[in-house]
Amino acid sequence: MTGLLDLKDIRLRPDYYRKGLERKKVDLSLLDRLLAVDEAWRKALAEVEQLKSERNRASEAIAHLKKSGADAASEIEQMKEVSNRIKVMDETVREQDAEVRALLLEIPNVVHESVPNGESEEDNVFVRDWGEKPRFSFEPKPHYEIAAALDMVDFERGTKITGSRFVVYKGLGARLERALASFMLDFQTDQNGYTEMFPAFIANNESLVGTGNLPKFSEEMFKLEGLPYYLIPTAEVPLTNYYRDEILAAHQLPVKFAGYSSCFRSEAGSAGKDTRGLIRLHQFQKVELVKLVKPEESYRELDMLVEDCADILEALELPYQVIEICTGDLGAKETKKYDLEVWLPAQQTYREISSCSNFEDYQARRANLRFRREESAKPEFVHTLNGSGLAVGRTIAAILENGQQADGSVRLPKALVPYMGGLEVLD
RNA sequence: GGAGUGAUGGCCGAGUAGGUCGAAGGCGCUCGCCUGCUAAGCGAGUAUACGGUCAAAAACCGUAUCGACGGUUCGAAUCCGUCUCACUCCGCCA
Repeated sequence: MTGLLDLKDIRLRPDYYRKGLERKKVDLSLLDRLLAVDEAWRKALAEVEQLKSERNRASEAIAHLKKSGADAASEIEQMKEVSNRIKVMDETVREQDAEVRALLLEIPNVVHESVPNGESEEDNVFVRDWGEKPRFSFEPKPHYEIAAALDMVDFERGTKITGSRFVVYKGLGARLERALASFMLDFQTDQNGYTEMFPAFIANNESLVGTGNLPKFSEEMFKLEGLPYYLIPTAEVPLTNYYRDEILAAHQLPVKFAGYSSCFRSEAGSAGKDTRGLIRLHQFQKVELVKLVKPEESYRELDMLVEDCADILEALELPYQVIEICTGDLGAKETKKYDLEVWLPAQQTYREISSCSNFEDYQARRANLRFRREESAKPEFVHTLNGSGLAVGRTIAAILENGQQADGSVRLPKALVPYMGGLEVLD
């Protein structure tokens, strides 16, 4: 029973987990149920293993008897009964084991001690900001009006071809999408030392369990009909699962992957939210950064990850702020998380454009993702982290809104000009 | 999609008329010896998970694991069924 939360540790110090989950406002009955079933399971297991031991000894004896030509009929008759009991008990043990596993998969990760307490996103903590918010001599337009006016994004036809929350990038819009992806990948590989990856956009059940998207969050994804496959909600899934069920050598760490992909989200439960524009779509593109690191380094790596993502915003001259997510707003999988929020002038607000998280060994246990400090050392679980560097659609929105000019044209960030074939202004 | 072959420990590779097989042998690796360097040589060791004993570690006991799941049997790496994956050939396709 590998993977998942550390069952032995939960047994040993249930209060630590109780507290860690309590701060996340999680239902604690799962934990109580887990402890109860675990105890019953261990009891039944001991019993059936005792019977099996008996059976093994008897089988050996029978083999000896037969070899020496003696009659073993009565022994065989006796063992028939034992064998039947084993069969029945095995079933019980299997069921209990399955329930323990299921519970372990359902229980969220605990919170890191440094995370600020809070009830909701209202209580997230401001960390720092960067950049000058642009001042306009006119009323700044929302990005979707600018995009439509410049014929860069076709919202109506996106809906016609597929449905709501789908768009078609067109002309300079399509070019900009491609330019941003290239720029971000070049930057993260050249400046920040990531290895470029291009994953499949479909992942299987095991991979989604590995990252923690299953079993709890299946409704947030698109499932392929009749297949155990899902469209990936983020490249985090394939990239984190790249080394699933493998043992890495210490010198391979930290693993740093930068992967560009489309991301597919059902957005169940967000009806009516951000219905216009590029902010919330069923499909968007993103460059995702994933790190596999030694446990003792994961919080330092998280800080560096935030900087790696912030680098892109600064290179694109986009004002942003960093906030730390409080306990009440933290997702099920993370122990600690920072959001990068970009300034959107039309809404007069910061919007999330990147999310950087440490999962400690939560995903590593689920994905059985380990490393060895020495060649002969016991394998240990790595810590996994990821962050968006960045979401392309929201970056386009930010570029359009922050760079807009009175005549309806948009000034492009200098870093992007080479990627746009020398173009400095969209008009 | 059709036809065929295969899946054993870190790797290679034995093992199918079911019975002390967790699994021969080799390689690799670790430790020791030897050799005034290196190589070669000699000896020993070398899977994992779970449960239990223990305050705990070590150690020990037990169970499971020969692609996965299920079946037959007192007993399965070995027999049967289903599935997955890999490779070869044909077809199709970007």
